[in-house]
Amino acid sequence: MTVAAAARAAKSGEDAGGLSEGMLGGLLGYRLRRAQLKVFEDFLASFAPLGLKPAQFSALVLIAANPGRSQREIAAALGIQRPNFVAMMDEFERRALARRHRSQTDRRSHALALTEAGEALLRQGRTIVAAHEARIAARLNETERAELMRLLALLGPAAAD
Amino acid sequence: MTVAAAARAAKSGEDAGGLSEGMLGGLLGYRLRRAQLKVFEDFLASFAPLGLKPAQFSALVLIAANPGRSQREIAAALGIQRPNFVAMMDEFERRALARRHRSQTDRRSHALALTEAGEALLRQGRTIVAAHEARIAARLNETERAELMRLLALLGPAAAD
DNA sequence: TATTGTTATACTCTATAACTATA
DNA sequence: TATAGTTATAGAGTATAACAATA
Repeated sequence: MTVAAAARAAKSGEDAGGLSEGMLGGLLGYRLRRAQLKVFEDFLASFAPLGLKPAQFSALVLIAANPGRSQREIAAALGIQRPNFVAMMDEFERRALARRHRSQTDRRSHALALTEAGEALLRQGRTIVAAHEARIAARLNETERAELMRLLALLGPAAAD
Repeated sequence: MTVAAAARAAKSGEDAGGLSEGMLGGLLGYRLRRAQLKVFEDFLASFAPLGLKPAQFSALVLIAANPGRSQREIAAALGIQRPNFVAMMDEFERRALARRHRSQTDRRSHALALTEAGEALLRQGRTIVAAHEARIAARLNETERAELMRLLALLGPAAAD
């Protein structure tokens, strides 16, 4: 569709197929969901060569930024249930991207750390994620991108007390 | 945590547990995902009394705004695979919220429409969703909310040609 | 031949209960 | 008693192939 047609459709609340969005277009939650699906789609394609999914990339970044932390701490920070993080760590160890070390102070917990291979993959990931971010924000200028980040941060985290 | 502590944590890239977010805090995709999880959480709690999940509410809104459209059309507009929309329509019919009518022009397709009960439930939904939206945007003023909607719309839909 | 709705199926994500070893 | 990691499992959500009816 042309830019003019898109503008007309947006104004009338219709999409490409001629369907009316009804009130959906005015809902933050709906727009958020649609935007997120689009972003994940691009992320998945971008990171397929590295064999990393969004949650795995987040986990590697977090382990790298917080070496020695436990599985519970990393999982909690990512909003992943502890049982579901076990399989992810298993795969990281299988691929030699991260290691579980027995904690010296509490033998129940595992001190996590990236391997050299993990650090190397993460360096590649940082390059790829930069291109990915540029692509998804292609229709935003730098001011708009910063403002979007700020507003999302206001929406996302728990309220300060 | 106090507002001052939160501000300090945000500046240093740390969360409530003292973990560094690393580069995650600077990624649109990450902020988008976290914000969306929070929004869905509130939506789920808000709509539990109506027995509606986000995808179901979206479907009811879309059917109401586009009566007579086919399952393929509604599903495509929502980004749902056609096979997966069958079970949703089955439940709508079981709960007498929507009906499948044989199309007069193409006997393969179903013309969808809400029942009176469906319209009534949707009216309740509109009230609830308004309160929900107000809650999730509580820390945004009206200008900020409008700007967030605009920026998300730029992110979400396919590029105009 | 192509399309609509459907069935069957599989794969991923997510959530919970319960076990073990440590504390 | 409580906690960290783990196992097992169950429920959503999502994706594809193939079939019957119809175009």
